[in-house]
Amino acid sequence: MKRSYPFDKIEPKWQKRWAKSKLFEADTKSAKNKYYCLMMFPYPSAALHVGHGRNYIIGDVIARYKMMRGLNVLTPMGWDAFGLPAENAAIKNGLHPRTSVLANIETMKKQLYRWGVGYDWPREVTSCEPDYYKWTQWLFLKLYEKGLAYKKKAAVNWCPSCSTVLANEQVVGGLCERCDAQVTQKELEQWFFKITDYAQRLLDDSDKLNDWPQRVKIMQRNWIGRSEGVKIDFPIGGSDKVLRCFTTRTDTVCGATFMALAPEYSDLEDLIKDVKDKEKILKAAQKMRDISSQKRAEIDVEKQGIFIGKYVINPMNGEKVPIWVANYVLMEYGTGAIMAVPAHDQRDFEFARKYSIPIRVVIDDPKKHLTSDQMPEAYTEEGVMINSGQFNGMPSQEAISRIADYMEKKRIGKRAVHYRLRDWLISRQRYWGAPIPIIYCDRCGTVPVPEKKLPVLLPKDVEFKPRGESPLKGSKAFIETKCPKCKKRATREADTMDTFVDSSWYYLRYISPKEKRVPFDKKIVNRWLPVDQYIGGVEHAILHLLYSRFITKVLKDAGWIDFDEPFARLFTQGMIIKDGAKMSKSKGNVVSPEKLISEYGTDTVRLYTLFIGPPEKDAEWSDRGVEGAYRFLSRLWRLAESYIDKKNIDIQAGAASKKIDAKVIRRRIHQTIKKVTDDLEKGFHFNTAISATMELVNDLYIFAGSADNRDLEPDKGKSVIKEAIEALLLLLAPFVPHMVEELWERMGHKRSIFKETWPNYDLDLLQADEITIVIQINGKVRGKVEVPIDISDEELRSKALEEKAIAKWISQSQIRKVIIIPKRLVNIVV
RNA sequence: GCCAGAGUGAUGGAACUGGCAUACAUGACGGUCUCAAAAACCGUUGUCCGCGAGGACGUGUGGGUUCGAAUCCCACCUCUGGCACCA
Repeated sequence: MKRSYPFDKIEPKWQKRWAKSKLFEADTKSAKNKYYCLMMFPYPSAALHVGHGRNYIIGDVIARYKMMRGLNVLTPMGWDAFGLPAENAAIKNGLHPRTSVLANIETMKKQLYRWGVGYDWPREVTSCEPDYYKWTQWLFLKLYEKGLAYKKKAAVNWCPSCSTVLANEQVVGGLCERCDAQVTQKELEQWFFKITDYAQRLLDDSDKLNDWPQRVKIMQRNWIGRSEGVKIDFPIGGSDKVLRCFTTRTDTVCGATFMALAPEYSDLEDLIKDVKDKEKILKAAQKMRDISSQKRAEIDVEKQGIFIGKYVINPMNGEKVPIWVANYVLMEYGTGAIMAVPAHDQRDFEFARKYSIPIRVVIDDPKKHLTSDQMPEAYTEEGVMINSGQFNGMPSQEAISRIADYMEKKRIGKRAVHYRLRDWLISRQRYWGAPIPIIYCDRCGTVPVPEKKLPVLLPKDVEFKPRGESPLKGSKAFIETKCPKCKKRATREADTMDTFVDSSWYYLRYISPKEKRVPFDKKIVNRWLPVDQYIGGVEHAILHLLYSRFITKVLKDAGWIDFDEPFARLFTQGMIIKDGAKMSKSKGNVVSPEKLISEYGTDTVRLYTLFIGPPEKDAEWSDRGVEGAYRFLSRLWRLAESYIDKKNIDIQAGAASKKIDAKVIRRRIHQTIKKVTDDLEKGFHFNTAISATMELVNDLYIFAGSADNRDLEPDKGKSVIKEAIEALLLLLAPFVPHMVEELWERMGHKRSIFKETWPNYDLDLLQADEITIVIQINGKVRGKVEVPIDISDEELRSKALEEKAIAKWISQSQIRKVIIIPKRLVNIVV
């Protein structure tokens, strides 16, 4: 393809200049007009493709735009460098993870530079370097001090392929988030962060995040999964023990015809110690556990259970209710025991039908009386209470709280709230992560590493291939240490931390990345945070964003920061799709930016990426579209060049079939400024902003070809051409910064266009003297009429009725009504 | 199953608060320039009927509200994402 403008010379020139002039280096001493623009820091796993580029380009557009609006912009960048992908890649290539990570960082940095995206590089942070992970370990110690980091033995998610445990959030549909292997359960002693203590606050504060996408907030709320209900104690017959259950459906309590325990129920053995069939029951429960752990992810697993020979008394009606073990009851939620109401819960219904347990209706369908033996399925809607003693006749919705009141009064039960959210499992049996700063001493027990002794360095010479055990156990020099308390021999914790711990606080480190004594400068952090604009992929809607919110709240409570939400505004961009699939190396549909950049230039690739569609939506990449972007930039270049050389627009333009004069151009300039500004202020509507500038360029081409293409009075400084070109350059500056800088300089300006202020529009110039009014008959467009802007409704009405095209429609019928919408249309109803 | 979001030309997409549906771009077709091609520039391009003027239809489907609906309401279909035996 023939090059029509020298982007290959221009782009490196300006990239060098921006670096030299430190355009993107913020001064954080003053937080006046601060604007913290943050992109989720990337994983340095491989070279970036155009899909990744979208994220950085969007961020760069915002940063440059805000700069031109006179804000003090901070845009740092760093690397989320610990973690499995780096380690797995390293194992495959036989390289140490650090070597491969640092090499990837170099490649990616070069790519970012070539894209012309600007960052405050002196603030760069790399999470796998000791000067960073020292503070990740510090963060662990703070949580430990507050009792928010604890160790417990529990059934945890185990990925056999990665040979490590996973957090609940990292198990997707029963599969490992990273490698798609089937996750199994394993009993292990592991470190957890007590995120459940913050469940309510995380939920409540999500309401305050007005500038977050609704769907991200909804996803977080669902994940936290709050439900309100009542804890009920059912006395166990023939003992002084009770069986505690949690239910949200207190209205159905009189319909409980059996109780169900999870197969893992901890007190099961104790409960049935005097039962004859004890062994048989325990065996059956064990069998259910084995099957359920693997099949739990599958839908419609056959209900299974066994009666344990014991009964409880329903405190509401004194009835004797049998206790069963059932495979569908979860140990992790509620108390691991439920009251089962087959008439009004589909799972209980299926179970009761299978084992011929009675079904009793306690909520009747107001539309059709229910009979338990004729029900095809459970009735889960609202209705009228029956078979419930004093509550009969009450709407079930009302009974929920009335029965709860009654239970609290009679001390049968107590209101309680449960969450789906589990504590955050942070131990990993892998090499490439920050070591957990804990020492085990035979005499002193679990001892945290003193802050002064941080960082606990990750040893370099370790066989890091996973074997199901922490690789650090293989390093004697690391494991064997002295107890900080008694100074006797002790051993170190060999697990490393989940990388989501690293990324849960990095936005704070950017503020003072070189700080040696503290993780961040409190004063400056409090002035610069929360982040004004956070940009990243929606795949982090739960994991990273929830963890970061949690850590922020912990640090606030510990007095380290003054704010309790880290990110004021969040933008989640869509993916770039190629051939119907997400770009990935394994699918072989990756579009590499390098080739496109050498062929068309960075500005073209940027412009196309932004023009492809609304940035929050997924978009299909098309190489053809790139050419369109290039064509537009070439048109703009020729336009500006002709003005610079000849002080006119002397370009190849067609015959004057359409006419535009200087006055109209003037109006279009100001309309374009308004449109682009509104698009950027209201949201990230880059695609429509760009199309507005395209329209202005098209108009200038028409103007050039018009018979009356005289400029205003250039000699008196009233050149409309100059005004148009300069407005276009300013408006396009955030999108195509290199070309625009070059033309701005050639137009005779001395300083960078990013030091200029964003253009303002003149309200008086926006409106034309004459406007087109649409004339409708019965809501269908039948004609148009040109009228002065300030025409009265009366005049407009008669003008519309006189219109030739309209006459034939109204001559035969009677006019019933004329609706006039000023400045828009006239609708004649006949 | 539950909770979100989306469905508009051949394609990506536009349409502010209900007021000219399809801006902008891509593709296609025709033309100018050229020995030729590329580039550039100009024109046409929702579907159907009609030589034409013009008309009918048209924003997933069916209904409704309204002078007027892509936009609001009801029902349904399809796709995408999240959650899923959560008591």
